[in-house]
Amino acid sequence: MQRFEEVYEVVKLIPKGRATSYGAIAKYLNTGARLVGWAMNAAHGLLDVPAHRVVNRNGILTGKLHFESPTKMQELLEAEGHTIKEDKILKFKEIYWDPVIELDI
DNA sequence: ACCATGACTATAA
DNA sequence: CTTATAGCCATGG
Repeated sequence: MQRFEEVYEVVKLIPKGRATSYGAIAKYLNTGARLVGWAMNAAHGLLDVPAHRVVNRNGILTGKLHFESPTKMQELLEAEGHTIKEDKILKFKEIYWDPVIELDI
């Protein structure tokens, strides 16, 4: 459980209009990427965790099916200024937010 | 302790 | 594009 807390903290720190990947968070916490996704699943609606800002390394909304509705995640991202095409964030590299760099351990 | 599972990632074919 | 393999780590049976 302690790991989840850290994951939540990092996700909450993601600036609006930015997004990161499971792997980046995993690296920052020095853990596995799958655990991050697992944490998101556990955080599902329980906390104020902007899970929509966390996508896979390609900027694809792999976890959209876990939201209230399959389109909710995309809508939230578009509402923050992102452009979604075929379930993936365009110019993902430009809005990418890496905790390892931004928070600089 | 072992095995299966998963919102992942990397590499290979 | 799809599969397969392997590594990753917490949780549950």
